[in-house]
Amino acid sequence: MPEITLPDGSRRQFDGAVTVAQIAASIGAGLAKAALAGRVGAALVDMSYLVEHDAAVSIVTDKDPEGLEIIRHSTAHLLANAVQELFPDAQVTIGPVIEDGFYYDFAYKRPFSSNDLAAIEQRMAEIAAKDLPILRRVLPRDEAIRHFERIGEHYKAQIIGSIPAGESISLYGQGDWEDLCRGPHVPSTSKLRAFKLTKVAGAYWRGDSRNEMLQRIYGTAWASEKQLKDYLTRLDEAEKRDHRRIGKELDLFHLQEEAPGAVFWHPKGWALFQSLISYMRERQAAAGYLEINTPEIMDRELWVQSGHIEKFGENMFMTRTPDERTFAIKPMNCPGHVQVFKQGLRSYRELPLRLAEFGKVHRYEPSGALHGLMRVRAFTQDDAHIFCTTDQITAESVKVTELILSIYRDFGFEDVRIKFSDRPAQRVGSDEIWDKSEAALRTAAAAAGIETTLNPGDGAFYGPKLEFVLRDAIGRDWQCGTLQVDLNLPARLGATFIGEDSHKHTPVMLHRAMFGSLERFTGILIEHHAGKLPTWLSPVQAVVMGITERQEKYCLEVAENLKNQGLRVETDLRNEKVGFKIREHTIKRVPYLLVAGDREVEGRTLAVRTRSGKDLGAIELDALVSGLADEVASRGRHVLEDRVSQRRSA
RNA sequence: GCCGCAAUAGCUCAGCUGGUAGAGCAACGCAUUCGUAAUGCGUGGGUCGGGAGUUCGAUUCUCUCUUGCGGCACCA
Repeated sequence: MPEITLPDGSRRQFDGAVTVAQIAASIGAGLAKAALAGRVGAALVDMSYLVEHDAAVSIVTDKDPEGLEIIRHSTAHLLANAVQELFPDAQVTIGPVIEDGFYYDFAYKRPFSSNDLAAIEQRMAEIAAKDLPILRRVLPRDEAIRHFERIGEHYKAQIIGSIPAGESISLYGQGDWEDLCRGPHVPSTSKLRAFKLTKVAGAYWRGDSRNEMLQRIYGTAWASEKQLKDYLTRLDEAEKRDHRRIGKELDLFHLQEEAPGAVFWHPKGWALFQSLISYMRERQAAAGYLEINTPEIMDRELWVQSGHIEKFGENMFMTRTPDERTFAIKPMNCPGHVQVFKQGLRSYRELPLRLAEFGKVHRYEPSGALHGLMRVRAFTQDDAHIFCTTDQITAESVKVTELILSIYRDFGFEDVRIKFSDRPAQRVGSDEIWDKSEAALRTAAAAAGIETTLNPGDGAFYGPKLEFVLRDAIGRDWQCGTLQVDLNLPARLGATFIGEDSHKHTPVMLHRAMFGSLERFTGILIEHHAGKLPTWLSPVQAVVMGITERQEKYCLEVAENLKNQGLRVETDLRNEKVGFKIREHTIKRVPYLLVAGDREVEGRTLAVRTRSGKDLGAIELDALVSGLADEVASRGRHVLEDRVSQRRSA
């Protein structure tokens, strides 16, 4: 006589054990039709699940996030079903739900083509239309292994083999097709209505590059056609803000065959890059950092000492000189900074010593990893190393954390997540040292009042790290900043200071970067703003244009005036209609378009239009110059546009 | 590095089954002197990513290298 408690708190009595489907039907026919699964207590279950005891039950529909997940999971099964009908000797492996969709990995003698994809999608639609009930059955583990071996599904048998003996295994099937699965699933294939296969790719079995490569098919699935369409539109929008595309449109940079993974910065891109550096210089100087510069090429031996060769030798550029010495092109700045620290005798009175460098590093990244500005082989780090005593770790780490978060705020990134990565399998240093440095970093994170999520085994080879991940305008996460506590490298490289006790001690080294890679951060900014960079970062902050030749002199005078304020200004005196010029510079995302006609020359004003198409009307030259200068100096906290509209309404 | 796909004018792209290439935009020239997202007319521009092979003949077919793209793996 189970008593069922519904989400609204109401209770229902049933005479005997009852399925979720029956419960849904007892609430209403509409709900029964929309139902995809149930939640009994905390567990998600199928519609056919038999509730035998008192329980809290809710019905899951496609309005619930769990419902969408179940749809995606069932669509993955539908995909596997279709693939095996069309390619009977393809073996199934795994098919999980991912963000916005799902994938399924198959072992097959050849890769699937895009034609195959179309045929598979077609077959999926046919199976869905058959409205086949999805049924669950349970087998003991060993029997399940024998079953999958018998039907030639060796990967599935292997997966079950890693489940503890004695457990039961559930299988889900539709028609005469069946797959190992924990479930739950939608009750019937007709619930799967809005899906699309998106791409094929290779993927290693169990995610290990030593294993064979499987054929992965990606798809997306939604509760309705409309949601599917919206998703596809969203993909198009994301593509439009791709930094590689905008980089070309705005003439910021290029890449070419002769220098894979290395950027050719054009004047406009370099202006942006330089404004990031000047900004960071200013913030770091204020925070007590001293800027240095260290060699890009140093003897290989130094990298053996540091341990970089052992761990990353394969990924370092090496060069052999005519005198037969082998030099490494630096993949990191740390050993160089330690050399600066080591010059002369250091006293505890100098600590903490914060050495910063905009260091250009080269890493021979795997060819397949390269991606526009986001993953390159030559990049500039806003790197710094803080040499300090054990006692100073916490205070310094708190300062770094606060600085990073404050800097991200200046760029409009408020949503920052922080990950804590502890000791990796391949590392240098004893476990005692690792215990100490992990504890120190944990204490520091707590002192800074930040919440972290654990990223097990993801630390650097010399120490644990905090990773600062920021979320951009369209919800993508980017790891940028990092803070690492290192109790290993200073000793390996022989760094010491004289303590209060007049004895030599080994300093602690904190590694930190805020932008991480300047190249990458530039790419992130471009995508975050879809190219419409805030004025203080825009390569061209304003364009002065005349309507006819008569305003040429005035335009040049205005431009000169703005340039004297340190603004990046261009003139457009071409023999073109003003509409044409407006269009061109709007497409180039120039924040302010300053138009001078006879009226403006007469009144010493400018007609101001923003790139978003807003007409700010005529503004006096002096007011405009100071307004723009203020907008740039305040890094967008005072915006000319707002100020003008405020004054108008006042 | 691995799997797949791609590379044609400065850019975006077309070019069916082999017969040495075309559009739009851009560039250049001329006219136009114009008030907020494209003025008109004209002109020039290509070793069809590199190398090799098949063929009477290769942008097109085959092999190979390079680079890029989508994933996987990697990311100090």
